[in-house]
Amino acid sequence: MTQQARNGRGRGRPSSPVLSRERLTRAAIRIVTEQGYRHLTMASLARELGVAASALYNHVSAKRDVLVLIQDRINEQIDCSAFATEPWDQALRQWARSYRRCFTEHTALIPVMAVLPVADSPQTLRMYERVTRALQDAGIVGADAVDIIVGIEALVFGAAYDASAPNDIFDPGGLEELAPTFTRFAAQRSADPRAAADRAFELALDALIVGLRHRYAVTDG
Amino acid sequence: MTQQARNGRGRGRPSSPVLSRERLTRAAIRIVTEQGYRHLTMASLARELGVAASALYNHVSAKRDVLVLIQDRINEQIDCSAFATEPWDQALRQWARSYRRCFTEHTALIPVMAVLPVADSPQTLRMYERVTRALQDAGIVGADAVDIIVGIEALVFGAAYDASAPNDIFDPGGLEELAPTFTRFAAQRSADPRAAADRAFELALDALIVGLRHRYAVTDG
DNA sequence: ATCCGTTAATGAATGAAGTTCATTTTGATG
DNA sequence: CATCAAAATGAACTTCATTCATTAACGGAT
Repeated sequence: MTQQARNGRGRGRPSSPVLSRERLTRAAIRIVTEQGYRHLTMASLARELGVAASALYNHVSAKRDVLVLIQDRINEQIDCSAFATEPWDQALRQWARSYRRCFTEHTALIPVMAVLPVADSPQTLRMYERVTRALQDAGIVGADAVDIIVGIEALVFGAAYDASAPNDIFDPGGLEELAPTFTRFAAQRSADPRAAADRAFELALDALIVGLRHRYAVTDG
Repeated sequence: MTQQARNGRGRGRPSSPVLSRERLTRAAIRIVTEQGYRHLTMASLARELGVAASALYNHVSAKRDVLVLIQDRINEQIDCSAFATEPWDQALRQWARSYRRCFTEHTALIPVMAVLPVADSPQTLRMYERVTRALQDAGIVGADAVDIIVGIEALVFGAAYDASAPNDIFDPGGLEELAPTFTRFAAQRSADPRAAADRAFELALDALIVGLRHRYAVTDG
């Protein structure tokens, strides 16, 4: 009851700012993790902060900005530690896994990130630098290094969608006769949709890494 | 002036239905290709068809249905012909290229498709069957065949986003010192963002296919 | 101390979009 | 000929994001 409470419902500037980009970001993430992106509205965010919706616009210029703030915070949680200890191919693998794990709960951010200049996202940039350095150490330099990052990210984003798909996604309904073989094979996947998605991701990631290792095979020395 | 025109602006049922899922789909695609997804609203779609927005709900139950209709129509355009002539790995490659080409202009559909049961999309199912059969012929059966499709799709969707990204996506702005190596390498990519995205996709796709060929190498016989 | 400018809130209003509903017309059916 | 079901209408509703004029408090300058 020291600072905030004294500006009851009065108008005008409170004794000490109720809002900040920091608190805004935390509240947004709280809503998103507890209730999902469908419930993240400017109104609900304002309510969570005990403030009018219009007040948010003193700190962000649009809802998109809120999503960008969330995105950068999520990116912070991606585990890049393997680049310090593992060989580049193993490190890429662990990075991709962590990356995907972070974004399976945040697929709503993917369309935003896809068009988002990295300039708005310092954590993303920091991560890219880390990966790039590791590739450079492995002798992979120039556009190739960036292309590898972009390629793995593409797989990660696509696979993040898969992981959040419903379990009946491959149920052909009344159209089974259109795709009998596919239906039969699909039925042999794990009944748990998350496990099935994990398996597909691991298979593709492994193939991708094997292919990269093949292409950038070091003669060593 | 034979059939349609006679029901001027009168209310009630016209002589012959103005709408059908078919015409609705065509009009939606027309709007989307000429003006982009931002301009596809129920109101604009209705206007395009010379009809009230509420009339659309006699044929689709929500806007989402419109997107699903578009999606299935786009899927029809994906080129699967290589599966008839090429070895499985080459065919997969050409399929993936065509798939990505189709969806670069339709990234707005990706979040929809990701959660869309195939039961709502006969063309998708037909395509899956075609790919599955080819993999089966190559000795790849069961869950693995489906996982390969899922994995390639993931890469395709992610790469479709890349291809529609702005050209300044990797411009670090004022944060260059956060990622000097990455910035330097990124500057070595093609100045044309589409070409850069193409290159990254080709690199990842090639690695993925090489990895798959490695894993499912036939001893032949 | 007083004045004043900046910051950061408020609530009301706006506008876009999707969706619902009672109503109406009309071709087809018994 | 009466009735039904399909299909279109326009008005109303809801939910959001966003804008704007207004107001209050803090802090530095006179």
